[in-house]
Formats: sequence, structure tokens, C-alpha cells
Amino acid sequence: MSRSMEKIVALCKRRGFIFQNSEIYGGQNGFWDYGPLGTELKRNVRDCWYRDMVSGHNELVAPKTAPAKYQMVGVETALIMNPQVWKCSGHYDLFHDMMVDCRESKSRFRLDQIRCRWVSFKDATVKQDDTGTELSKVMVTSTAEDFHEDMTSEALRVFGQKKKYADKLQWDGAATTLDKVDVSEFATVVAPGASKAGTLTAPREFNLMMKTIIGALGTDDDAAYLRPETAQGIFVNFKNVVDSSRVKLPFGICQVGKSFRNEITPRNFTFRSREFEQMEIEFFCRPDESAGWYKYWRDTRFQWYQDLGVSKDRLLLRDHHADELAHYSVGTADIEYAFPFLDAGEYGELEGVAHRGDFDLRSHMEGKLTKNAAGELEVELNEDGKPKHRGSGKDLTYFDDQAKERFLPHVIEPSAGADRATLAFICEAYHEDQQPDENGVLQERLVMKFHPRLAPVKAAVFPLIKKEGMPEKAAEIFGALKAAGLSCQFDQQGAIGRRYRRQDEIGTPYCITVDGDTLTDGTVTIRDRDSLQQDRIPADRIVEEVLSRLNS
RNA sequence: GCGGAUGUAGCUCAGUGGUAGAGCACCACGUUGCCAACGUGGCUGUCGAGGGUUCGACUCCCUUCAUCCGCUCCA
Repeated sequence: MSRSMEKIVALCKRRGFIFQNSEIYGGQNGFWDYGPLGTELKRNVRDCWYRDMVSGHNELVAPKTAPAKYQMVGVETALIMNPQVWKCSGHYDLFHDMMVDCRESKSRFRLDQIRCRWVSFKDATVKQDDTGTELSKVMVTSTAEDFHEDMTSEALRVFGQKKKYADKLQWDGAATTLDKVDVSEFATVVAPGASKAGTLTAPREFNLMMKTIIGALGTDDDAAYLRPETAQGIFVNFKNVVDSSRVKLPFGICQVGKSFRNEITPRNFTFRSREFEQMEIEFFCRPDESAGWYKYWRDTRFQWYQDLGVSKDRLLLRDHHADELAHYSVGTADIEYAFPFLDAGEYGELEGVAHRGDFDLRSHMEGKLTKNAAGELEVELNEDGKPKHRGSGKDLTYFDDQAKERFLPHVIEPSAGADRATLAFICEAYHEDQQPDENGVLQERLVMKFHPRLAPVKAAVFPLIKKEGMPEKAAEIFGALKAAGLSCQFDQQGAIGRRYRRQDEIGTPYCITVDGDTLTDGTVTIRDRDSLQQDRIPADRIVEEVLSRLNS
């Protein structure tokens, strides 16, 4: 991790932004706790998002860049849902891969993606890993697209034969995939690239959804999953919201909440955690208008980070290439940030904005969808020709009473990570600069330049010295700010300069100091964190002054 | 999951098979009247956790947890 990131992590702990979870017991990999200041900061991130996207949105006026006016509403759905939700959404199949590891190459494979076939070559043999037995017939494997050719070269390689003898290989049976092969035969399987047979471990379920049990006598039949994303709670409530809230297309349903994924490698501080918070919008619109809305949300969300102080230099709006798109997606863009733990030129995802077509609503109507040979989505069938995962069968179409049409809306999904956004704001705020001390000599200063809307503490109040009634007057001002609902700190400890520095380090935008003049003319100074400029204003106007600066 | 490194006070780090240290931070009192480290005094540790070797382990060995780096993975 880069030196600057280490400093940021150290600051987060030292000042109470972010702690390692269960730290006194040695921690828990992939989980993090927010301390007093981090809690304030993250709540400000959530509040800004909800206010800017939902509660503060004026549905009577189309924003300048929007194709039309639209409505926004919120929901808060349970962390645990009927398991069928995940079967239809595709998460269940995708998140239940059987994996094997190769002990020799240290690489991991999905069992159903390894092609394999029995082969022998005259008198040549292949050594077996554990026992050292020489095997005359082994199963070769391939993960290549053109697996027939790849298996041929693998077979020649392990038998130590030249390319020209390819036609001397004796194949036995048809090529299949490794998930169809009994584990007892793994000792004869040569893993891709391996020099010996039998280097694969027994297959293990790799469950990326967190499993839990419902009911006190829970058995495996009562398994349920903590949601791996908040979006499905919105889709399954689509009909409820339409029926109960008088919303008309186009409109968005939003949700902020926790999600859980068994990340293989939690890494990079809070960036990849196993428990994390999402801020998601599912925006429903007419299919023929979806392209315009996709562009609108992409640009709107990109701008949001900049409005809260993230420099455009470290932000990237990256459109996915066609071959990078998920199978359901018509178009996807990532909003990415140049986190300090990444190499120069690399970016980490803050938010994905995806055009999902009607994939999600249709899945919950008809059942799990898959792409057919023609590239069209259709319900995935099992061996019996029945749907692999049956949908709800409920009609989730929308009736447009202006156009007198019934159709399945298309969806634009801006899906943001609250913890990732919080981390980006922390990284972005971190500054080391130099400011003159009382003798005019430059001194190092550590300052968190949070946008005032995000700052965990909005103002600090100091009596210049601890006597002559200054603490009492300062306490009065502190009380007034608190009564206005502002997060504030009171500090009379140590030299005034040190107190300013303490506040700089936690990103407090304004410091108010009661001094000798306050007692005679009733004015106090208000100091700006970034410019260090001080203005004298009447003490009884301090609340409105702070509020107006916060909102400017 | 694999390999390597690391784990000592709130932070940054010394340390030795024989009773645990420094600087900073923090707290109290004093001083100070607007940009940190002035004076005096004070607090702080199951040396990551568990087990073993030893008369004795922070130190040596094993296990485990966490963090960092590389590989793998990234829906």
C-alpha cells in the first residue's frame, strides 16, 4: 500500500473515522467499523445522496439536462428475501460455483469450465503427483475456447511427445466438463498446464452469497441468503410501489442499505469489504426513451461527486466495451476514482450506471433468463424442458394511460457504494500543507478538506483563554449552534493554535473564537479552514452565519 | 485459496533467553491573549491470540488471527 494510503488509514484510526472490526479479538477479515467522526461523515454522504437524488428532487420541473420531468421515491427492504428472488435474478447460479485449485500451478478453476477427455499414447506415461505411479491413461484438460486443439497439445506435452505425433494420440470417449467427472478419478486428471496428474484439490463450493438459516430448528432446507445487492428489493416491490404511490413513468425507486458478499480477497482498506452499504436507484422508463435517460443518469451521477468536492482529475467516467457488458446489459458505465492505493493510471469503481433493459422485471415475471444462440434473452430451461428457476408469474407490466399501452419498463441502474464514496471523500480531503506559526515560520499542517456538507463537525468553538468569562460566553455560542442541529465541538484545551490544528485534522470548516473583544463589543472571530482567513461578526449572528456558509 | 513480510503504549518505532523503553499524543495545574510541539506533574501495555520448549519466553518452536505485498478471484 502506498505511503499516502498508510497515512490516511492511520488518521482514520487515530481520529475515530474507521476502525478494524472486532479489533480487540484480532479483527475480522473484510469487516470495518465507523467511529464517532466516521459515523457522522458517512451519514452525511448518505444524506447528501438521498437529498440530492430523492427528497430534494422537484418532480414538477425537469432538470436542465434531463429528457423530461420525473418522480423519485424511496423504499427500505429487508436484508433477507425469499431465496427464489436470487434464483431468478441469476445470483444463485452465478454465486454457487464449484471450484478446484491446482496444487502445482496454484491457480483456481471453475469446475464446469474445465473441459476434459481421456487419452493415452502408446507406451508413454504420466507421473501421478502423490504416489509417483506412472499412468498410461490420463484425463487431459483445457479451459481454452478451442479446447480440442488445446487438449491435443496438452496431451502431447504431458506425454513428452512432439507435435507431429498428434494423430497417434488415442482418445477415449467424448470431451466433457470436469463437473461430470467423479472425484475419485481426479488422481488421473492433469490440470491445465500441470506436469503431473492428480494435482487438483477436491471441488469446493464457492459461495459468494452469505448463507444463513431461518428458524430455530433450521436445517439446510431453511437456508436463506443475506442480500448481495439492494436492487432486487426494489424490483420485487415494483408493483407494490406503482399500485400504492401514484407514481407515473418515468420514475425512480431508491434504496440505501447494507449488502453482503463473501469476497475472496477483501483488500485495500474499506474498498472491498464483505459487508458494505449501497445507494441504489432503479429508474424505470419507456423502452424508447431509455437511451436518453441512461445518458442523463450517467452524467448526473458523475457530476454529483464533483459537486461534493472530488477533483475531476481523479475521477473517470468509463464506458464499458461491448464484450465487457454483463449478459443482460445494453450499456454500462463506471464512475471510478484514482484511489491512492492504486498504481498511477489505475482507477477503482465508485459506482456503476447500467442500462439493464427489462431484464430484471422480466426475470421476476417469467423466471431466470439466459441468452440464446441468437443473442436473445429467454427463460433458461432444465433437462426436462421446464424453467430452471420459475419466476413469480405476476404481471409486472406497466400501463401507460396516456398512450394506452401496456409494456415492461426499461431500467437504468445507478448503483453507488456508500463506503467507497466515503473512502474517496476521505482520500480526496487528505492534505498536507504548510502554514506559518506565530513566528512566521512554516510548519507542517495536516488538514482534511471535506466539503462543508460532508464535514463530520461543522464548527468548533473556543474561548481564547480559560478566564475572564470567555469559557461561559463560548459555551453559550456552542449551545446555540447545537440547538440549530449542527455537529459542533467545544475546546478550551491548550494553545489556540493547537486547537485550530486539531480541528483542521478532522476537517472542521469553521472555528469560532471568543476573545477579549467579545466581552466589550459582542463580536467573535470565525476562521475558515482552507484560507485561514478570520472575520469578525456579532456573536448573536453566529448561527445564521455558519448556516449560510454551509449552504453556499 | 497459495507464497512472502509484519504484529511491542492512542500513534511512530527501539529492545534483549533474566523485572518492558523513547518521542509524540492524551490528562491536570500553571503560563499564554489568534495558528502545533513553554514549565511542572500524571496516565498508558495480558509485547496480536493459543499452545509448546525452558528454572525462566516479548525473544526459540508450532498453531491460529489480522494487516501489507505478489499471484488468483472480482459476480
